[in-house]
Amino acid sequence: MPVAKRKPDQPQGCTHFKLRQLVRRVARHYDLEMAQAGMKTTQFSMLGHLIHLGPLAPGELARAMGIDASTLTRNLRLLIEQGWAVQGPGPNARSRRIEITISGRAKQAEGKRHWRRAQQELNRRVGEQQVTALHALLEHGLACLTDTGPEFSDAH
Amino acid sequence: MPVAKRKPDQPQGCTHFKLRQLVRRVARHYDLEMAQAGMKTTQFSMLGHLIHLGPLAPGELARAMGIDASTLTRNLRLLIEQGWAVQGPGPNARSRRIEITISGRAKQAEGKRHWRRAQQELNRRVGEQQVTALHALLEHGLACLTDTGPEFSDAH
DNA sequence: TATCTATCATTGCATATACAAATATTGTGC
DNA sequence: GCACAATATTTGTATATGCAATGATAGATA
Repeated sequence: MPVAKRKPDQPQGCTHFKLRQLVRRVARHYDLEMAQAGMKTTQFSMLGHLIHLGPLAPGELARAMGIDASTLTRNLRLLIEQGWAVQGPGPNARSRRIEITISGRAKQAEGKRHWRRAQQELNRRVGEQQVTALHALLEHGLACLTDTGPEFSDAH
Repeated sequence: MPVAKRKPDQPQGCTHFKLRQLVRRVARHYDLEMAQAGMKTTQFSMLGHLIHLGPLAPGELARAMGIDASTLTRNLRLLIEQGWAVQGPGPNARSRRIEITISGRAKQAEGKRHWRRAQQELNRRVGEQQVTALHALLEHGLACLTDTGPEFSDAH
């Protein structure tokens, strides 16, 4: 009878589906906490990038965050409407310069307290070792699938 | 001078952001391949679940896939419009019964060939061991953050 | 049985996301 | 300097996603 038709280390199931399934849970976890600061976790991430990467062009920010430039345009609009960021003329007439505002810095600081709670609760539930290992694998996978290099590594 | 202010195994950075960043890359990778079969990877996943979990109610499918019921309603509509699934009356008058069609099975089979190519290419780029380890951590994390149990484990 | 609660599906609203196309501008080669 | 290619941003269109509220029905209880 035929036995063991495939190699034992062959990954089972769909990486895309498993990733999405987890990201939905994780997003819910963080967003519940971040809602107390009146923002989404994605918006908090963008504020953090704006703080750490300073005034910069939309395209640079999009590349740094690994999102499409068109996505950035729309997500940024919400931050601008809230008064957390401003967009002025850039060095070229075809570019722009995005900068976080005082209000945006304050909001990010407020959000960071909630972010920390969410992260610590996740660490507690999943286990610090597992979270650390997960981060390493996420970054490894990203590097293997990406053309551009890493950007920075604080809390975003 | 102060040195080593924090424990070495403390996870660094935001799990949510890292997950989203990778899922965007991975989605792009799969979707490029799945587009040749005229569908999104998320739609392929839903077809797979419909095949393996047989005719079932929307709520059951949503729980199995770990998505919100309202999300399921809308995503399912696309499959129905394509003729890949049908929705009939369920056991109760307040429930429904979703079933994949012949056309839907054919489409899933077509999609599966492309899915396999995408998955194998990802395994090759990232490394089989890393992908296997990633799957394990994703499932571990999901279990720690989830109330309900796992459902099944074929390719979706 | 009349009511009250729990469950199920859907709709309203909002955000995140990307590809393709449009727009505008810069840089390049001749 | 002009035509063409490259670059930067935005807009059009489409999908994925969830929370809150709605409508409809089933179940429980007095």
